[in-house]
Amino acid sequence: MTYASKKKVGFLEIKQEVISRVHKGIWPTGSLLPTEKDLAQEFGCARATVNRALRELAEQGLVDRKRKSGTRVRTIPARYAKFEIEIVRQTIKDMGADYRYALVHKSVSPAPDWVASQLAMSAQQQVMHIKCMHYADNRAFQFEERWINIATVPRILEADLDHQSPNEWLIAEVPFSDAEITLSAIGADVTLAEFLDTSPGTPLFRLERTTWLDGQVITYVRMTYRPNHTMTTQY
Amino acid sequence: MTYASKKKVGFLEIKQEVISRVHKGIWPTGSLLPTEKDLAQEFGCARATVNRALRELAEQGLVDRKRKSGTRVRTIPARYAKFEIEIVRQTIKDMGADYRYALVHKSVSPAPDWVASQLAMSAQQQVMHIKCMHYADNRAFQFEERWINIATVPRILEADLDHQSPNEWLIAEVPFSDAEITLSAIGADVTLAEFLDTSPGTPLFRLERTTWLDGQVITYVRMTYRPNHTMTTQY
DNA sequence: GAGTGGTCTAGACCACCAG
DNA sequence: TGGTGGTCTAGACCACTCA
Repeated sequence: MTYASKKKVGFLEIKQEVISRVHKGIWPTGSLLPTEKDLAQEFGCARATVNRALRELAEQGLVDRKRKSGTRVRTIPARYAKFEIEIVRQTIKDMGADYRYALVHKSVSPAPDWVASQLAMSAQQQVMHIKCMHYADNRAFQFEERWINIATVPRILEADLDHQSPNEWLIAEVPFSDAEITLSAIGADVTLAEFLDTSPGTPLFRLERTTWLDGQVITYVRMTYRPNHTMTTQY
Repeated sequence: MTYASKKKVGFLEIKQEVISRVHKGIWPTGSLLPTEKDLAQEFGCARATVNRALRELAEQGLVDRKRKSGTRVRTIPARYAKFEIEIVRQTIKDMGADYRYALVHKSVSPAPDWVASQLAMSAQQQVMHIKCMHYADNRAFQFEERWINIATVPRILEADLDHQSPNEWLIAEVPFSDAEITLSAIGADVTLAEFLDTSPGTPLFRLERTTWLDGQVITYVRMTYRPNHTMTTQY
């Protein structure tokens, strides 16, 4: 049964068919696809329908599109892994465990040089420095150390961080436009070992994040997880 | 100047305006947005234009959309970090370093139980087991250990893996539909320490990936990076 | 200059689901 | 069962870029 004889052809069908033809080698990697107009004719649908299908395939990394040049099968399909940035409370609740938060340290002082550099602020501006713990069923889950640029978030000074984690306060109160995340493996130092109930040198998973609003850094945070923590995603 | 008086309002402008209103609290979290029809009237554009803007904001996690219920601002905006899955050769070249690949071990044998379980295949089916190294400027960069389900990729038996990394061969020859990635921090064992030119116990960043084609596992791979490796992304 | 994708329109019908 | 978003259409004009 040809496409032209079908009642209705949707963009999802077109996506599937394109993927299928690429997989089968009908449209080899690097080759040029027919124009939207031609495909619309073949599939018996409007060009907008083909456009949506191809646009989504381009976002997804299977093809490259350029005006005038046309649509080409990418030599190496771009592949992305999308990790959801969860609130640690949610992560723990999703595990079916009880969540507990504890503020360990809070101070306001001029930024040390390396923090000033990390926050892209001039040295000696005021920053709030926070250390806190997140527990799952009363066992250490994550140690969080954070610096907040007070100039950009002055209201943080009035936040009740004894009972609410800084992350949750910030999410509720401060929108952000950009963020950078870095993942790494580090060895526990004495402090981390103590908080995370392990021994110094133990390999730990760490997530660092810097967030900006309109070019201004809001906060830099380091979250270090208990031993054997993993991050998983499907794509 | 009101929107209705503008010459043309595009979906990007609408996206920006919606984001802005949510940030400003005009549409608080949890609140219901006007219907597409109403917004189209306010912005002086077609409903399809509003639809595209809201659809993309929903994908991006700012709002939830349901038929009949309407469009709602998410209480906690979903945030995702998108990491590009690179070919290690590309990663190294992007660093401006020379890339070198070396095959360390290759064998074909019945799958050990844990591998069979990982590959979701019946025990004792044949698998190819590969160990290889990737170097940047002749210094150890990544140790790769991989198991390939021969039943799903029989042609791997004829691949020249002495000169081409299994990943590059697979990418070129075998499409895949799904993948699962796990990130973790591990301590170097004696073998890893030797290959990655470090000492046992050193914290190392590890990426594991299983890929499927139509429900059949193709391969499971563990890539362990040299000390101090990081993965970074912006969003 | 001309061909391609990018976007928009005005209208239509459909699918889902809360009341 | 009515209101909402989901999708499609047929056409149009625009923007980019290759030759």
